[in-house]
Amino acid sequence: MSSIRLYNTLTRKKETFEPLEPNKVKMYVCGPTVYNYIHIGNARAAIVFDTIRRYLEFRGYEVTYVSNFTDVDDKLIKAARELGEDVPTIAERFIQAYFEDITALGCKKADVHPRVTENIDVIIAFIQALIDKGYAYEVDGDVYYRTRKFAEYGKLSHQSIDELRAGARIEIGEKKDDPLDFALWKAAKEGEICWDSPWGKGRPGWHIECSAMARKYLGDTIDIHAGGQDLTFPHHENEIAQSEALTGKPFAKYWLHNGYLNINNEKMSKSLGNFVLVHDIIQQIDPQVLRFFMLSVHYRHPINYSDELLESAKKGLERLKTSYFNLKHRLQSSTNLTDDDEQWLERIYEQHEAFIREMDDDFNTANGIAVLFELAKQANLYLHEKNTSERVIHAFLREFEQLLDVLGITLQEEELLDEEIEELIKKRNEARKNRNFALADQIRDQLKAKNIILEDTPQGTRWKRG
RNA sequence: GGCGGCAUAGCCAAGUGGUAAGGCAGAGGUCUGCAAAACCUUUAUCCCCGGUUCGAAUCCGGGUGCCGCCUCCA
Repeated sequence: MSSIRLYNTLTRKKETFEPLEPNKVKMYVCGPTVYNYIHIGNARAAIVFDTIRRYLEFRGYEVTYVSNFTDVDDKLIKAARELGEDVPTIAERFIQAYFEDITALGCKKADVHPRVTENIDVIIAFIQALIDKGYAYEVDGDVYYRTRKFAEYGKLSHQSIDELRAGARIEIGEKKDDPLDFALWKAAKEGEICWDSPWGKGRPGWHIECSAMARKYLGDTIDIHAGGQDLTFPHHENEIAQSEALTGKPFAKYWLHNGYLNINNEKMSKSLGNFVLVHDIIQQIDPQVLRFFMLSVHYRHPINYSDELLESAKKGLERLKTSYFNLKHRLQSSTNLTDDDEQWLERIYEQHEAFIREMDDDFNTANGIAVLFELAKQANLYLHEKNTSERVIHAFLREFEQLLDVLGITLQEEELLDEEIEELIKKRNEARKNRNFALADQIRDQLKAKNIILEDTPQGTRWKRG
């Protein structure tokens, strides 16, 4: 069996995937700060890493997938103030919305979705241990990480600490020893949500939560740590500094980062007013199409989002769906087996292998999708055959289902037609038999107005919803 | 200033040394009562210049143009 190769940001190389424990994968994906609905950039990360997880499972790994919620931080506090609600209320609302959105996008839930506010004790213990080891210091109720003490700081983003320092600056009100130091614990200001700690009332800084929760749920060293490219620095760099300073062990073996999503070739930003929220967009377009579109580009490359490109993706997905449902229709008129079954089964198996070959290469979903198109082509060719066997049709269907499931796409069964429509189809077929094409076409148009599209085949008339 | 990425047909996009996958769109054809779906055929020498090599979209050097990170951000 071949093995998976994946690009590791840490080494800047494609490496052969070897989990710490045979057949088990510990995977941590940085989750959202729940102060708003997620946007389609967040969606890309969710979809990409869900797909990687699905693929690992498909390849036989037992994956433990952890993804956190940042349910307390500056942005939440700001939102609470603006909305006149408290932080837990807002967080809870957007956590629920998050689940709704990613479920629509075909993402499975993580095995654990830890929240910062439920892990304050673990975080405080982590910080205290860093202070004890001399990697952190307290100033007026804040606690900072002493960056220069961690010799390997910068190894993930491949920057020397001096270069980083040159770009850094100290915000007003911060009391760091060094511009690169970052907050592990922030003292509470008047009226802010807070917890008791050895350093007074306050809340965790952003970076520490992932270190603490990844360790709690997955252990000192995990296999895969993932997130958006923009998290590489400083977030993931800081996580490494915290975790490795504490444990003295590598924090994560493989670091995966997905590329950006642009909208109409522009960066998505509040100031440009081109933020697209998943919650809104899935009212207008099929979330499966959005997912298919996201996977049509390699996950590390930038992707551009526009109505035209989405339309193109929609057509492509429809091609696969059509092929699949046409196979299903043909099932009724197939026999048990035919002479050339083996030959077709072999072709199907070739596509199965091709899919694995492509996906093994750094989760190349673009090529995986290309294999699905080839499968559809083979299926369509098969449907041109005079005689088809149930065995082959089932093999095609199963292959479609299996590979699409890896991509997180499910083909919904069409709802049945009502009696009135069935009657019309029968009536039309009578008319066709009598060569009354005027009536036949009229009925076809009539059904089309009801969004039912008829297609005549040698095996009878099939229908689909438009 | 430091680090990094990208530039492939009308559009999107794979491809990291052996003479350019796939999708969408277009053209022609087959099938069909017509249509639809599908199938077949057809559309590129890979930003520019130079180098390495028997051979490069793929490696090296230079140039041009876009973009990202270095500050909250998937």
